[in-house]
Amino acid sequence: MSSGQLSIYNSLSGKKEIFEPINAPFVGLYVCGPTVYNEAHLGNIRTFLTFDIVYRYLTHLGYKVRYVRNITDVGHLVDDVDFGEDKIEKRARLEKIEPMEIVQKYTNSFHHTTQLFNLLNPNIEPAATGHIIEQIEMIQKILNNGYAYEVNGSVYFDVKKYAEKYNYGELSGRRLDELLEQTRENLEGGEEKRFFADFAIWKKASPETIMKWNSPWGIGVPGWHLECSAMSTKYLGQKFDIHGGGMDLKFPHHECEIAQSVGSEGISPVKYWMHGNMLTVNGSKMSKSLGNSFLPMELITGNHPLLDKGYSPMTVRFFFLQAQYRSTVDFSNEALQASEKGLKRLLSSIKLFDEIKPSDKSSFIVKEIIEKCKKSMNDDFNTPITIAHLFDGIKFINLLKEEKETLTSEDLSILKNHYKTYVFDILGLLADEDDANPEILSDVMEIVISLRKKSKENKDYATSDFIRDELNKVKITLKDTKDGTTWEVEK
RNA sequence: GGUCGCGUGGCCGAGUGGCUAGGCAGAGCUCUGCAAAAGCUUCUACGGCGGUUCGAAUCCGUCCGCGACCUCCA
Repeated sequence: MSSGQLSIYNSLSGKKEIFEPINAPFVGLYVCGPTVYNEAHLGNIRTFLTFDIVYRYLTHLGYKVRYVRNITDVGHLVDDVDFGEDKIEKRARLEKIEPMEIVQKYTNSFHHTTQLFNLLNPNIEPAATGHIIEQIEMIQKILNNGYAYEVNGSVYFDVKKYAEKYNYGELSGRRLDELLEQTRENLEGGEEKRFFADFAIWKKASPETIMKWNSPWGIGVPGWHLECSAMSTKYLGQKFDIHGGGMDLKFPHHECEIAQSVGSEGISPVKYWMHGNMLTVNGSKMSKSLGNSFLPMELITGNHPLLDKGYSPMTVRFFFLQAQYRSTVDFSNEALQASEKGLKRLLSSIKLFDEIKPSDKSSFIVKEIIEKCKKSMNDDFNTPITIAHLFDGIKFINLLKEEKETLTSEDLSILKNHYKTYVFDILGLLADEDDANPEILSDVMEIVISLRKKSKENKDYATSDFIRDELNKVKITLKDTKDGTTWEVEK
């Protein structure tokens, strides 16, 4: 069986394509990062997890990946571009602090969250405010090429002009003539735009605006879509391999990014566009406006009206990975509980490796499991299938422990290595979050367990049951196995 | 209204034109003084109606239901 080559579903073509880097072994990966005006919720985390897997797997395959994920700290407007207010400034006004304090506060919070979910840090994490010069230069290029116009201190991208030569809408499957039907209702008084689909790439700042910069067109702020184009070009070049983000960024954000890059550099910037699907709650997209979003801490503590109990970050990570990134995932207590148990089973089987005795021959073919995992990951990062294969293998691991299956020491170490690589390195799960029991407790438990063993040997079951019941009351569970008694603290 | 996607067993969630997804729950068994835990085994399925085909849950049409995007969104 061949595990084949990596193929990736490319949103641009709508098909799975064999992944061939532009300049192997180097791979450029750009992901649209958070806008740091409030806390990231679980839906945001799902998208970043998707690309965490992409980054981990590409690295596993031996590629030298440069992973760039930006921080949007300016230029993201609330409501309509022409009349809106910057999200960060709005939040700053609400919290009565400097915009850059908001940016710092929620950037810190975001980093804390990514650590919690074991998301690897990008190689470069550029901030929009640190790249104003690059953005101004890009605007200038677009103007020079005739794909933008200046009105009253603002600069707009000229979509109509662009569409004469290029295909605006190629990514999102939109057609300009269909968009045109909506023109009348969208063109209301006071518009500076010539055409409703035009978008601001530089926006004149009002006197009250705190974060603003000088430019050839006066004092203002860069447009939201522009930062990703400017920063991806700077760090990954005019054309790079993979650009990722949530499905909801496909239009207009990513469509505009293509237009800006083509309008300035003359080159379509991305070879493979990847879009992660939405996290839903009771069938609707998780969003703050619907009041159905979970913040990381609400999830962990279970302190949320829609949650029965708290779940660990690794349970959530595993839960997300049990669905393919291009499908929506519905968030529910039942599903989370199933994942919690499944993950526990997976991890406890991996722990058995150290207790398995090698044999002089192997009763099953280790390579088959390994090849299946490769094949499913190569199929557009299909983590649910990969996990299914890992569960199939767990059956063997458990039987090895019971000596109903056998492996040579060589095969055993290959299998063990495979599980460690896939579960910890590629899927990015963490073994134990609660291995923090103080040593003294272990020593005491050893004494208690030996006392109970003695009473059992004397058939003094009243005493042995008393010990077990009392321990239960303080949330310590005893488990009698063939090889003795183990214990664990209930979370 | 336009564009796109989805509808799978009690729940979650993959996939394929004919050959076991997997997890959780349920059932049986093993282990056990009892219990718990764990392990092994195992049942229930592809929204309705047409069509293509030797054969479709998988392809096509249609209907029903649901969702996302259409300048706030990961």
